[in-house]
Amino acid sequence: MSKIDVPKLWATKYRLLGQVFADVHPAIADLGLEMKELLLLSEVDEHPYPAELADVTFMPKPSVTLYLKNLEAAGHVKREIDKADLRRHRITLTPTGRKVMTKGLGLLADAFGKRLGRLTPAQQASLMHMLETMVAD
Amino acid sequence: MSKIDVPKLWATKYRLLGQVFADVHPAIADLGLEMKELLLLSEVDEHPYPAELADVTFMPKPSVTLYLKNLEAAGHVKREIDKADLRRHRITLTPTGRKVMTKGLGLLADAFGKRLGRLTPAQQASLMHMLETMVAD
DNA sequence: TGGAATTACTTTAGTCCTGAACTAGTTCAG
DNA sequence: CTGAACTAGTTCAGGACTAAAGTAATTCCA
Repeated sequence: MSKIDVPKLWATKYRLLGQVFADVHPAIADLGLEMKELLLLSEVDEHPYPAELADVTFMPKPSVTLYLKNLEAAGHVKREIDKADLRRHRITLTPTGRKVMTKGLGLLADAFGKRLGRLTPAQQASLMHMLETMVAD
Repeated sequence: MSKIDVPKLWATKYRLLGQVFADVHPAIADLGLEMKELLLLSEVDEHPYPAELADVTFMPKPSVTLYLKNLEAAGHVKREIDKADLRRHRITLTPTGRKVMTKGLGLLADAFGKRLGRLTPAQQASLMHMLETMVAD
């Protein structure tokens, strides 16, 4: 059984991400969103604090500050002081923010799904499972 | 049969890439390389022209120009006029460039392999196959 | 209790990256 | 054989991004 070529696997993964990114970028831009802003929006429900968002998205905190500022100005998120810890800002999606996020994720799903659709449903499930195994921690 | 959550699959993929990146970045920096420079080095054998490199790595051409300039200054690549088409620059790895690339890819393989190792060899092969299916074209 | 250490987030300042315009060389139609 | 259209690669100005320093609130412990 042949040993797998790890750098090649890596490069393939990287490339796939790049392809989908290139496919979807213009449509996202039409929504008035940067890809990174969409990424943030999509994580706000689960991680409603800037520091957590920076952590989970691998962005530096200053970038999160900047993008949240834009998102807030665009009316996509609301920011309030956390009752439990007055240092923290609790971020929540506004209704329009949620709408835009849904639309954006839909576009992403279309672009990615186009490629994902080349796999059988069983393969898709298996892929998801493998990625979750690898990403854990 | 449950429909798969495409945005979540995407996010997981994105996250995995980010994790490995974060793991390996310091060691690559110790080699005196940027991640993107390593990416270029790894593609030079197969795509020895700047335009192709830009295409295959999804970098803008000016960035390729810049990184190649650095790599050349560091003695990792050599640049010469292509005999067949005098507009083109043919890029080749120098011996030290090849050594650095091998080392860098090894580091990447270690970091990625650490997570990949959580899968069985059969799963790894299957993952590679699925990614290749999706990335085709 | 109070000030040293820690945590959350922002500001600033400077680096890095890239879109747009450009130069060099090639191809090809007339 | 020439000039219009094309392709390869570079330059440069300006904007995007982030490292470092700063501010504000909290926690810890002597």
